Amino acid sequence: MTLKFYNTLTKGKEIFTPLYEGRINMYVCGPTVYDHPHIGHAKSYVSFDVIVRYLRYLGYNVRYIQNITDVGHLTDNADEGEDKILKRAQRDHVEPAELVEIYTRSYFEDMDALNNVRPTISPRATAHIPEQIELVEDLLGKGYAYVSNGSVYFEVQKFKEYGKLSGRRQEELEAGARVEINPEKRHPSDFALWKRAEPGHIMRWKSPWGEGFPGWHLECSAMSMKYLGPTLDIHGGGLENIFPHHECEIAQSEAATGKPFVRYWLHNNMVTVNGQKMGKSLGNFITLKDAFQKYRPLTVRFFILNTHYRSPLDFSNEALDAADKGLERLHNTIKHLRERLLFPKDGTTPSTLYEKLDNHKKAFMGAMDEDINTSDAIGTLFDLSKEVNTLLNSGEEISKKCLEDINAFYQQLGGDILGIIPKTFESQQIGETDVLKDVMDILIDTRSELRKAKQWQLSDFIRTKLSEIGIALDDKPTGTVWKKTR
RNA sequence: GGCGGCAUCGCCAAGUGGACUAAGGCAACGGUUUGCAAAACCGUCAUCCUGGGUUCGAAUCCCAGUGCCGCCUCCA
Repeated sequence: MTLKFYNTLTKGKEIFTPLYEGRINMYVCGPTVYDHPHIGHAKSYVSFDVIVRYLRYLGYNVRYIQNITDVGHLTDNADEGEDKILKRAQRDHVEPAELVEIYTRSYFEDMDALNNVRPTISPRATAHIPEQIELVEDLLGKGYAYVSNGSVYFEVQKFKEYGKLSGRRQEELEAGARVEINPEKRHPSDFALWKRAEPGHIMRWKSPWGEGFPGWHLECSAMSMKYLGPTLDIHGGGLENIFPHHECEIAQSEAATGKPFVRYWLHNNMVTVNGQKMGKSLGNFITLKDAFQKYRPLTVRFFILNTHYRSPLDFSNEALDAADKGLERLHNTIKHLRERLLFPKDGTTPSTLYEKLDNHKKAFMGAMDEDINTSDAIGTLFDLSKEVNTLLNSGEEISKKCLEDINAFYQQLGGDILGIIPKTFESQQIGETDVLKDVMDILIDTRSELRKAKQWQLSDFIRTKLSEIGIALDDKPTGTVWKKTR
């Protein structure tokens, strides 16, 4: 069993080996915090979260860095465009720092809800201005950059390998009609390392070239190398960042260090909504807070993982509904398992159990090893679920050890690695629902009496009415249980 | 204009040369169970966009066509 990743740099699957044994340096492009996170963020960060979880499960010590971009960058390398953070801050009459704080918190709130593990470090761009200036000075000193009217540009032609990630050649880029000619640049594809701040620009820092702010590719290079060293094992991000963002990161980093910047480039595909690209500038994005109104965060997570990270994901209510039901089925198995564990009895351990668990685990790991095929991996959990349900319904007493081992299996693969199985389910929690519980006990007892007396009309009436307010009754041989359905 | 990706059951989605007469989920249908339900289980349900080609063998490779999408401007 060997872990393989599809590497954008080599356009193929490669066996993964870390630079330093047992340790992995990983960086993922984080959000620009000027608005609430949307489902596109969810896909990206859930995908990389599972990669981190899996690497840790395999025993690696992973340092996982995800930046917080709290400097609004201009929309292109020229002087055109607007700064999203400044624009929002002005609109909402708040300090940029205030705005950024609001949305940084919002971001973590939603990522926590999705059950993503927090990055090891979440460095802020504004907290690393000196490092960024230092990198620019380094590049100037080595002749890869030039100062022009208070701004500093990277001279792309000096870096021969520019284009190796995105497959673009410099000659082709010249014709790129969409880049406006900026007279400050020697070449249209040169990109800004440092921008001169115009008089109205609030976010500005002192630099050797006057007051300004960093170019939008710079923070990732400066911060990743600060915390992870000159060569990263894994750099992740969205597909749309391959060019120009990641291409420029490579150029400025490798020009500065003379060493390979990233060994494995991983890119997740995009989210579409009803078949259409979802984008901030298109204004059709669905925020996670909206999505969570209708769907459980774990459903959103499960939905995302049901598709491979490099495949596009189309968000639709039908698909989410289907995912919700599927996840519910998986959860039911585990709920039943845990209910049984509350009152364990002496019983048998089926002779083939461990062989089966072992086979399922091999299938699961095999799927994960093939470039994190979560869809396939989830399939193996459903396969196991079928067998476990059969076992639980068999009417035989099952040993506590057996139940515990199956539970631990789900907890590891479905919980620790995929993060789609919670440690406890809501119905098993106590607290403010105590009164409801008492009322339900009374109702169920009453209904049981009715059923004993074969008063079907009344007992069905209770069940129907409860169903209408979102409480499902389930008459099992051992008694009636209830659960909330929404 | 340049670069790249995708097209698999009613829907979602794995599979990228032989164990595929194609995983898994949702829906549907038949059955078991149930007072009736629910849940669960068993069973049924695809030859892989079209046309060529390579190969002993292709969903999987190549060519052409059709359709959809992404990047080339901030975006996960």
